[in-house]
Amino acid sequence: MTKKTVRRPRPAGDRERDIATETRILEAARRVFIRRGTAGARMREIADEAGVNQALLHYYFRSKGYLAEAVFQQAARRLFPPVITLLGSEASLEEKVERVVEHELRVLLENPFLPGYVLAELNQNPDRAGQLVTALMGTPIEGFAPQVFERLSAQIGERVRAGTMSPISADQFVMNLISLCVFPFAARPMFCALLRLDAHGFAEMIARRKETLVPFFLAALRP
Amino acid sequence: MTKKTVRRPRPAGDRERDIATETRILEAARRVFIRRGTAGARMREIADEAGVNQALLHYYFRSKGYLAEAVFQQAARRLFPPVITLLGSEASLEEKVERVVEHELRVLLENPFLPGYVLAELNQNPDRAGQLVTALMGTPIEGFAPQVFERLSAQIGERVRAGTMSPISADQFVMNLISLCVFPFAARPMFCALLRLDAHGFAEMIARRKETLVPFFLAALRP
DNA sequence: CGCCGCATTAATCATCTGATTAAACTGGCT
DNA sequence: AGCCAGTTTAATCAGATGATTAATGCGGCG
Repeated sequence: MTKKTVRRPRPAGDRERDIATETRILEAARRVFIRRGTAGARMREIADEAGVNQALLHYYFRSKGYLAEAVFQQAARRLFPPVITLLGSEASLEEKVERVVEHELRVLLENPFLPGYVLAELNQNPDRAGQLVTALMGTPIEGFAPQVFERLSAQIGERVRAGTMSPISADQFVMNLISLCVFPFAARPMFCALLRLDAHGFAEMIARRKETLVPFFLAALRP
Repeated sequence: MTKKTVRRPRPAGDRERDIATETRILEAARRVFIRRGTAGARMREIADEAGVNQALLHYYFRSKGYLAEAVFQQAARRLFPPVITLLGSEASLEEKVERVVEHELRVLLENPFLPGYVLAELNQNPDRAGQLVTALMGTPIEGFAPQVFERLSAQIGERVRAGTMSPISADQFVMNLISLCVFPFAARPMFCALLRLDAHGFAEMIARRKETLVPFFLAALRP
């Protein structure tokens, strides 16, 4: 009745085929979970998409829950840590804005469906957000979030005292920056319908956005 | 085999109790669908939450699909049409910014989970976005979107020629404005974790945002 | 070769889930 | 009272779905 181990018993074989099928399953799972959402995804569809038997999913990943967790963490890892690191770096405010915009739009252009999937999952399991960030960053939120926001506050404060920037809280600064980068992808279907864009047209629009967003944001900060 | 009518056969009775239970079911469905997502919601949970038998859901709303559609359209109706109307109105650009921000933050503060739910559904059925907008606005997208963006373009062009605004496409204008308003709600669990806010703290943060967003946005438009 | 052990599959199970059915209830009307 | 129409319920069904099991494949190693 009680499971021997909470974690799945990792097979001992380390041959190429072994990890090859494991990653093939993971990639198929990623596609299906992103397409249907965790609740809407079916183990059979994942198995078909990976070209393997359904039981193999359970052989490598004990249950649908673990498989979903693996996919979700992998997806979230691509989204959050780089931005948090960039925002907490030694760079100047302007450099941070530039780098975050450049990085986010580039990564999201390669994975346009990531934000919709990750945000949907977080909305259905809001309490997991905290432990997710902890797992991704390797240290609890209290361990790095304060520093990041402290530093941002200090940088903003300098500029404000120098008269080169109008005051804004670090919270709102971050929220505005992330919103402008991520939301177009999260609401991609709506914008595509409203502006009558196909996948290619959307990508082009984002490419233009890459040029206009930094000036827009920096202009908003001027005193 | 073939269903008699595509639409459910609306019961003839128009007594209070009748529509009372119908709306009780709808409200329960709204809560459950928003909490779990359409795929994750269970008819039994909706019935329990409404305090009625499960068969009654099928009596009033033929199937889970129709019930989900009713909830989704009701939710989307609160989000999109007002903004589109505001953006296409006769008001000046500054008034539009003010009114959209004010309206969005007020409505979303009352329904903080709407964006997450609607965006998730749209991401899992991207093709429905177009027909949704059509259904909500009563006329196909081609019937109103061009006018809205034409007018915005014209308004922006005037300001640019007068030297009181730096150039920006109407597309990016709208995208930036909506992103700044809606994204904090769509990513609410993440921001709550990152800034260590509970529901109340989040509401306060949005209240502050109400004051800073309009100046921020208008500053970004200055030449 | 022939055994051993991981990898993979086909078949099946137990449960969940949306939907249906038939019966019971309710209130109005004659 | 007794019927009628709409409403509500208890019980059940059929299919879907996650998970398990027993058997087969297959490559290395002695």
